[in-house]
Amino acid sequence: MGKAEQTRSYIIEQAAPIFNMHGYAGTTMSQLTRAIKMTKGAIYGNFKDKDEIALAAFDHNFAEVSKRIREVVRSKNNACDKLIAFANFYLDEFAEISRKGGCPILNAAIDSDNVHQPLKERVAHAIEKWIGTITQIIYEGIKRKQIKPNTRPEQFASVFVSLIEGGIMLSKTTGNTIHLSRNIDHVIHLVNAELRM
Amino acid sequence: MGKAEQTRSYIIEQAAPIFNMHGYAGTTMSQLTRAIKMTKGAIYGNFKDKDEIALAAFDHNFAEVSKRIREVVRSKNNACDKLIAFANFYLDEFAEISRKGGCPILNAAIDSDNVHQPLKERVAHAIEKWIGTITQIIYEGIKRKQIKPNTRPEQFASVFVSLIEGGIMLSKTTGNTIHLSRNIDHVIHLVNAELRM
DNA sequence: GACAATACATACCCATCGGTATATTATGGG
DNA sequence: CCCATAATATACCGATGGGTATGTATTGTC
Repeated sequence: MGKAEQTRSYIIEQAAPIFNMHGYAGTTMSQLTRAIKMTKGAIYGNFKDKDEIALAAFDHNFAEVSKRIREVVRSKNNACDKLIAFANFYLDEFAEISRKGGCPILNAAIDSDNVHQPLKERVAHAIEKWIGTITQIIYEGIKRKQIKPNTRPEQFASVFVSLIEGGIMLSKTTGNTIHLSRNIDHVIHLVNAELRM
Repeated sequence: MGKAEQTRSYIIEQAAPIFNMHGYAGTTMSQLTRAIKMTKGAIYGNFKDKDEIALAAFDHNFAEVSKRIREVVRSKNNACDKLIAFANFYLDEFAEISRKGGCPILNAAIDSDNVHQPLKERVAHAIEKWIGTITQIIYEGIKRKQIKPNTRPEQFASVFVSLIEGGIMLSKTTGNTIHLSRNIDHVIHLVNAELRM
């Protein structure tokens, strides 16, 4: 990795939580230079414009959480346990996720809506990938006789993602973890009562 | 209602969807003057600053949706039917809500987080009121023997709200109503299978 | 270790930001 | 119908927005 690429990565890393916390419009180049501890020259030498940084920041945020989730999911063998581990990840990491400004997908989804089409498209992509992961786990589970064959994977996936994102929103805004906690409880209940064979 | 109050209401009405679509930081006074078709003089004659308009706009958005939901809920007698009508309202009105920039609570929650404490507090209040409404309906239902007494109202309320808000987020971002539709299906299933006596 | 080439810093651009002081126009009570 | 007052418009403010032209430092290469 050359010097420029190194700097580019560094800038993205530092910019990512700023964008996640303040949103696209709410993030200024001055905030970025402060966080990055470099001047505009350095930033604009590595990025075309604010848009390019914002998109790269989202990709970074999404890639990071994706990677960690993949690890959690891989650590379990049974499909039901994978789903439960996935859900519990968000509960366990809630404090840490909050510290970085909340779930990047949720934030970018709301932030980009009606405002920033390219970012919105990336978020849509990320959501579809996430939904895809959940359905994939369920299809695998059905094939391996771990999950009841009458389960509707896509149906469950929408509910699963919504409970996590909705729970984060409620808990982050009210300052009370209980909402997310209740939702994860419900997800686990669903997995054990309706999916597990 | 005097002339000033009339204008104040008019400004709030016109500003509300703008703030809901573009967020606090993303909304400029120029956008507002264009939408309102009045000059800054008129706006600053009626409001102290941008903050005051934003807060009033959120209150307006929340009051409007609250009013419509109250009507829908009151139209049913059975507690379970109230919950189902409540959920279906969001599905039926999804297109209209989208047109106005999405759910004000969800938008303001994400928008205000890490950025605008006063607005965040109002959103927290709105959420607690919403959760309170749901739990109230369930407690009433239990008392009237319409809902199973072992139901946990607060637990259900968090799940209920999350499924609606999460569904709106997913459907609005991906441009596919199916996510919200699946979530509402799940809510109805829960009501009929786990709550209804 | 000289020297292109790359990487970063400085200084500045205009547009627009939220906000205000003042001028103008409506409005309604006497 | 006048006139004080309230309501809106106009013209402007300093600060900051994103972005750039150009200067300086740092880097790898021979």
